[in-house]
Amino acid sequence: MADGVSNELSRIEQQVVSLFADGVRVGGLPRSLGEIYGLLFITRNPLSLDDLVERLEISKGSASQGLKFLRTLGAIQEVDGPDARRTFYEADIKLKKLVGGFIREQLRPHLDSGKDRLRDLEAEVSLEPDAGQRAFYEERVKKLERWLKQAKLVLPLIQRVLGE
Amino acid sequence: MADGVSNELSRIEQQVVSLFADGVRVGGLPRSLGEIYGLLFITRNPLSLDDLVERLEISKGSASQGLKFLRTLGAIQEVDGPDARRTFYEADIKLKKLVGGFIREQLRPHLDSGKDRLRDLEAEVSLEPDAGQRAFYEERVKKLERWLKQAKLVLPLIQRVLGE
DNA sequence: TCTATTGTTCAATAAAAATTGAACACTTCT
DNA sequence: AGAAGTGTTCAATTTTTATTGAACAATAGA
Repeated sequence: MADGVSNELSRIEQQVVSLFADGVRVGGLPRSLGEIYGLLFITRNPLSLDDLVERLEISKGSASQGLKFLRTLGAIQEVDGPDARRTFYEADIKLKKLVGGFIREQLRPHLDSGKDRLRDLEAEVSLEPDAGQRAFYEERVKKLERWLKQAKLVLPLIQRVLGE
Repeated sequence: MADGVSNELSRIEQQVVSLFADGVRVGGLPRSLGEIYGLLFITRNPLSLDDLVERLEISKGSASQGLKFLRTLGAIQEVDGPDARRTFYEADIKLKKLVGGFIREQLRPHLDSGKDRLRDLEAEVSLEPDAGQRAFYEERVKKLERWLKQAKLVLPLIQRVLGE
């Protein structure tokens, strides 16, 4: 199996890979991530980094970074494979896991930094000399704080609903 | 008021504009959209396209496209302003409206096209000759269908929770 | 009707993001 | 220790996406 002939994706694999590639883009994630997860999702046996490079025709760098991110999401798992030397992966197909990872790694950090920035904003607002203007600003800041609170309320709810 | 001197953003305005500019990026939306909405959000009186161009230092094209998108989301509203000739806008500050618009315009279309593509995939799977392999594919397709159903279930729930 | 002004569209350009691939570190085998 | 294999990092490059601005359509005023 050492020849370079490229072991192309079947039609089914292509469709699934492309489905996930498009899917991840709604969350602003790079296409290659979706491709990697998609191929793992539709492949019975675990795949190694080199398998992904060869079958998806992506670089080692992309595959490495993609796997790293999917690992931090908890969307894939290391498993034993035919070659003890390499690391093999399979998809974790629990939606809860995927969404949970996305919330934890992508959404929460934004909400947290948003909270800090709102604190700064509040300080700035208190410096506004015009009382009427200041009242307006205070109202808007309060609105933003309420939004943040609602967001933090809704996330656990989503996770609970996806608890299978 | 016909001079070109540029009516710079105050510190508060800057902070809010930048907060929204970063915020919209989690949904994969362009920065300028967030800037426009942010400035409308933190400004007491309605603003026209030219106000946005001047204060945010963006092109007429960007402002026009940004307003168009925000209008389709339902995130802003046309209101009467000082000059009867121009159109003025103010921010709609109901979170439900924003999230609802995002779901309707960005998420739903993806889910709908996903459903179509799953139908195609199912057809392809039925052609797989190897029975064991086919069973695996069928299982995965079923999993995807379940995901889609859960997504459709969760979206109205989110909207309900944000119903103030 | 002719001129002003407002706002849209879209091809060209600029900016941002993703991808590559070569250099490197680490591990394992001989 | 040396050679070969595996995976990571990151600067350079490619690709994608956002933005610009000039041409245009539409409306209103003179």
